[in-house]
Amino acid sequence: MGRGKVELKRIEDKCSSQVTFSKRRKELIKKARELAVLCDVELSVFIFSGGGRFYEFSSGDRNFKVSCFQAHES
Amino acid sequence: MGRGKVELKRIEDKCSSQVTFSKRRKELIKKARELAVLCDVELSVFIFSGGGRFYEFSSGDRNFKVSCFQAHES
DNA sequence: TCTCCTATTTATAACGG
DNA sequence: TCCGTTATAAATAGGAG
Repeated sequence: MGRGKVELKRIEDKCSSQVTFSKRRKELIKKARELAVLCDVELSVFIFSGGGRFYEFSSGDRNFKVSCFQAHES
Repeated sequence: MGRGKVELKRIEDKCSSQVTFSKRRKELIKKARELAVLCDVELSVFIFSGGGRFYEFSSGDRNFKVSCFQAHES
């Protein structure tokens, strides 16, 4: 979308990647929230950024407790 | 988007809700996949539909093992 | 539930600040 | 990082099959 067509490959440029991540992360969570509200479903989105930051969105009347384990190559 | 502006409230009509859920769920996961690829981040999306169905998307070089517990009102 | 269609709304890339 | 702007790409509501 936007000024150019997006190519589905890793954005090498750190700065561009950061900007895109910030924008798309926000919109993904917005879409998730919309889906939850519109269709009355419960959902969770977990995002683990390379910098070690963690972003989460969870909907639901009941609380979801989600434990995440990163299984390093076994 | 589309022919009418979307109103952010629960879609009461079962049929419309189902159709919207199907379309938006698909696109949400597509967006999630794009974000993961473009920005090289790991993420997971879990969707629990009212009908008891479960939809999931997880990215990542490492495998994420996610255990989900639904905590009924405690 | 899926596909196809299309008018319309939204998202967003690229930029400046 | 956030906030705007703008041209363009993409999503999607509503309908038909």
